[in-house]
Amino acid sequence: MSSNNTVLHVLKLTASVMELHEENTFKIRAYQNAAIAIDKTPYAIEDLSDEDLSALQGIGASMGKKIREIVATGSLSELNALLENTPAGLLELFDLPGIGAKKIRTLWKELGIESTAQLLEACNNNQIANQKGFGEKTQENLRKAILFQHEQSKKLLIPDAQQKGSELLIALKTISPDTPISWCGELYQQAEIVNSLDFIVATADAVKTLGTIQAKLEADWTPAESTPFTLRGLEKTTGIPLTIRTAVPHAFESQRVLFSSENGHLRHAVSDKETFLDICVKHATQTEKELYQTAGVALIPAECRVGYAEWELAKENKIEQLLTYKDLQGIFHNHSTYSDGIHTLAEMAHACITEGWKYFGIADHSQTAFYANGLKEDRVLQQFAEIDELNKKLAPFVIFKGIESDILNDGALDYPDELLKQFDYVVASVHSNLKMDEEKAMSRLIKAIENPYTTMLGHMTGRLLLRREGYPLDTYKIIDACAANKVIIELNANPHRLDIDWRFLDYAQDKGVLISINPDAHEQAGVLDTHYGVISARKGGLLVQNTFNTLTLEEIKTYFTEKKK
DNA sequence: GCCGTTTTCGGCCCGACTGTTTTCAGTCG
Repeated sequence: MSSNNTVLHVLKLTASVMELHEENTFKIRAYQNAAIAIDKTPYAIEDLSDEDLSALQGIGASMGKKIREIVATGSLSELNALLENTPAGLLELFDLPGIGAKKIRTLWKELGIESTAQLLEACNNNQIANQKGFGEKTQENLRKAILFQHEQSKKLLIPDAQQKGSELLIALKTISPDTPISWCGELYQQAEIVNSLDFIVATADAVKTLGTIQAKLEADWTPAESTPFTLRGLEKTTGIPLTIRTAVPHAFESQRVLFSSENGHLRHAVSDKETFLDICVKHATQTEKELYQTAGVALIPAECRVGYAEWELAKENKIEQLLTYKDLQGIFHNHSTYSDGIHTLAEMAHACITEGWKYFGIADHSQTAFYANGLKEDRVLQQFAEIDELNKKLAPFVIFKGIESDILNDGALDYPDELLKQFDYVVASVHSNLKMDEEKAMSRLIKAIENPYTTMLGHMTGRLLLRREGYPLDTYKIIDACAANKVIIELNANPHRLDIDWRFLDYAQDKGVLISINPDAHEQAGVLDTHYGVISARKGGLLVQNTFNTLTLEEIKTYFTEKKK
C-alpha cells in the first residue's frame, strides 16, 4: 500500500472509531475531511513539505503532524488508544449498507453485539426488530446485507484478481522454473468477477511437481479436495479458492482451453457430429490456434470464449473486427478537479495525449451532485473558457465540452436548455434515489433518453460489482429507446461498474445503437480502466464499426453537429 | 480539528429517502 492509501485508511478508521465512542462530531468531521483531502491530492504525501501539506484544504498544523506520524509508523497513537477499548469485529459492521456509527453503537452497547457473525445470529433470533430505532425491515435488510456480503467476499474484481494472479504466477515460476505455467480458468478468460484463482502447469510428473508446489507455495491447501493431478486450496491473503492443474506437456494448450472456457463455448456444435469440446479432446496435442483451425475458424481469443456471440462472429470471419484498445481514438466521460477528480483538465488531457489519442471528452458532475462538487452554471462557463484556451495550445488535439448531467427524480436533466445546448455532448446518468421500483426507474430513464440534449446514457444500471445491485430495469426496452432516440450507450469501463453489461451488446448492435467505451476516470491512471471496458466489449462481440470512440476526430465533430440539429 | 475572519471564536456541505415514529434520526450519494 502506498503511504497515501495508508494515511487515507488510518484517518477514515480513526473517524469511524471516534464515532463509535461518541467523540465531538466536528472533530470527527475534521478527520473525514482530511481523508478526503488525501484522497484528492495527486501528490505522494511523503514528497510534500510541511507547508504544502497544511496548505491542503482540510489539513491544518495538528492534522499535518498526525499524518507525518502515520507515514512514519503506519499507525496513529490516538487511534491505537481508542482501539484498545473497541472490539475488533465491531469495525466490520461499517461495511454493511444501512447502518452507520449510531446504530452500530446501539447494537454494541444495548445488545452486546461485537461482530458481523453475532449480528446475523441476533437477526435470525429476532432480537433486532424490537430494539429502539430498529424494526422488522431494518432487521431483514441487515440479514440480507450480511448474507450478500458473505457471498461477495469470496470473489475478486478483475484488477484485484489479476494482481494476485500475477504475484502467484511469479511465485510458481520461481518454484518450478523449468515448466510452462500459465493462468487458467477465469483469470485466463479475464472474467469481470473471479471466483477462483486457477493455474495450469505442464509436467510429465504431476505428483512430483504438485508436491514441490504444495511444499513451497504458501496457501491453505485442502488435500481432501485435491487429486494427483490437481492441487486445491485457499489463497492465503484473500481466502479465494486456488487451483493448480497439471497437463502433460504435449496437451498443455488444449487442456488450458478446456479449463478456461465457458460450457456454452465448448459445447458449441462445430459440425453435425462434433462439438468443440470433442475437438479439444480428440486433438489434444494441438495448439490453441490449431484447435480453432480444426474447427474451421480463426483463433477465438481467450476472453471471448464465453458462449455468447463468438462462434457466430468467427464463422462470419469477424473476429478481426472485434474492438481492440488500439482502435480507440479518444474517450468521453471523465472528471477533473472542477468536480471530484484529482487531476486538472490539462493533466487529464495530457494523459490522453500520452495514450496516442486524438481527443478527450470532459464530463464533470452537474450541479445537483453536490457531494461531488458538481458545477453550477458559472463554473461550467469558466471550464468552457479554459477548454477554449487549452484547445489553442494542444491543437490538433481536441478537448470536447461535455457534462455528466444527473438524471433527476422526474427524468429531467440538471440544467436549463439554454445551458445544455452549449455543450458538445451530454452524458446522462443516475446518481441518486437508486431504490426506485422498475416502473419508476424505467420512466425516469426513458424520459432522460428522450431528452434531445442527451448524447449518451451513462452507467445504465448504477450497479457496483460485488457491492450493490443496479436498479431494476428492462434493459432491452432501454436499448430500444436509445435506438429510437439515437442515444449512444456507455460501456462504463470502471471495473466496479462495467455497465452496460456485455451480455446485452449483441442486442444493442442489432438495434444499431453505438457503444462508447468510457473510463469514468477521476485521475490520470483511471484513463487506463478503458482496457477493462475493451475486454468486456470483446466478450459481448462489440465490433469496431459500432464503437463510438473509434470514430476519427472529424467524424466525432460531425456527429455532434448533426445531433444538435 | 479546520477555517476564516467582524483576528480569536463560532460555525462547520445539502437534500432526499427510509424506516422509524407520530415528528424525526440515521444513512447515503
